[in-house]
Amino acid sequence: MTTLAQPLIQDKRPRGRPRKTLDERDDGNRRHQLLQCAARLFRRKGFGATTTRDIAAAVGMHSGSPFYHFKSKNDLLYAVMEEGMRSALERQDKAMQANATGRADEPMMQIRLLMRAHFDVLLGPGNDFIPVMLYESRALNARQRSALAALQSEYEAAWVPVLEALHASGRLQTPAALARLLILGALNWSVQWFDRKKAASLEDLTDAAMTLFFAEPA
Amino acid sequence: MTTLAQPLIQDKRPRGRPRKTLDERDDGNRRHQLLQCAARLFRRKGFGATTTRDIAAAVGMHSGSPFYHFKSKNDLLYAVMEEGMRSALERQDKAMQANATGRADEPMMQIRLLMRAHFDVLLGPGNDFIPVMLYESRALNARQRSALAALQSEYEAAWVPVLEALHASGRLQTPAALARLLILGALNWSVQWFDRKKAASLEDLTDAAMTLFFAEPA
DNA sequence: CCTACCGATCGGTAGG
DNA sequence: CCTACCGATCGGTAGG
Repeated sequence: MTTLAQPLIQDKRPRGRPRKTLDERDDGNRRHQLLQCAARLFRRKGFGATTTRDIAAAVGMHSGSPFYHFKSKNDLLYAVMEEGMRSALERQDKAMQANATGRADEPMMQIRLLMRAHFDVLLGPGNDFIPVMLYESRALNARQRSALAALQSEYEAAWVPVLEALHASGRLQTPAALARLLILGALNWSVQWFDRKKAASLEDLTDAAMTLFFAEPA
Repeated sequence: MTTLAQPLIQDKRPRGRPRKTLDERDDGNRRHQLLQCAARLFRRKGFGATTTRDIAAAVGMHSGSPFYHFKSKNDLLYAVMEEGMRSALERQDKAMQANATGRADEPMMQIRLLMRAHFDVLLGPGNDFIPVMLYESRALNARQRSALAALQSEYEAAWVPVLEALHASGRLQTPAALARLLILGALNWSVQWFDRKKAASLEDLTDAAMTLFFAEPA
């Protein structure tokens, strides 16, 4: 029973799965499908327990094909995290710009917008990218890790002046740096328990967090 | 080059590693060493990326020997988490009993003791068990998951009446259930950034958290 | 707990 | 992006 003794077609290809429909035929579309499916699987099963075959099957490819788009499984993981951070930064920027016409200089308003945007990033529909980033960073190599850290610093940089203003005004008694770690932690943990079907809205969640940290929803 | 063509001793055994020193020879001691090393490796590399061979080598066993102590790699993971929860419950109980002679009925004192004990559980030296539990629960099967959930509920049960008392007195404006999730999240996240070599003491950390949530260290 | 091993699977690749 | 495949590794086991 050597491998040479199997000249006929092996039934290893995923059958019955529609491929090459109109909206899939495009260019980098397949790459993004891989990212999306990888994110979902990495989140549900963990990076180590997800095989590249799982991911290939999820988008209707054969087992070797993901490596046409990504050099390695590890590169795919990093791409998921990078994509997550880029869209998080975009959403955060948008939230702060929308505020520019309103009470832009009120720290309580700003911190609320930051928290609300962060809940969006963490819990918005189809957002598996950031949860993967939060729980699978160990699997990155040194170069990937520092590249990701730069994006994370950029993201958290928006929080710093706001928290410092709140601290200076006495509204926040904890030092800004420590407060940022504790507050972001409280929010990040919500990916573990928040249930979009049962729990309150993200707006309610933001109210609750504002009240907990600043004694009023602002 | 079949496997039968290698009659001589294969150099696959870990050499130069001291085995059977005096304090290792005992009974269930080896089992606990496996737990300890597994916890450290699971935390550093993740469950999926840790091999049973890694663990065996870390305690000076050969590759098949961990399975004498644990039925499967998965059982080993669960044992790590269970051990973590049992010691966490023990530490929490001890903290609350020590308080019984003091201002036992003051919620602000009680929540402080709970938070301080929790930081011990999360960040105390050699405590890799709970961090593993926090980040690798996905790998558990349904039965293991529900068994662990029971222990976690028991642990969190101590927080409920305290937070409810604080809410009733107006000291905590967020509903108790939501406050518990947010506060435990803020604390749990500290395993990601706390550095025993650089950061403040656990006592200082507790002060900061108390101030953030309740506007005074109590 | 070691010896010696296996079946299965996995990440990855050459060539088209 | 598929075909066809490989080398390496991994969890696990029988027998002692």
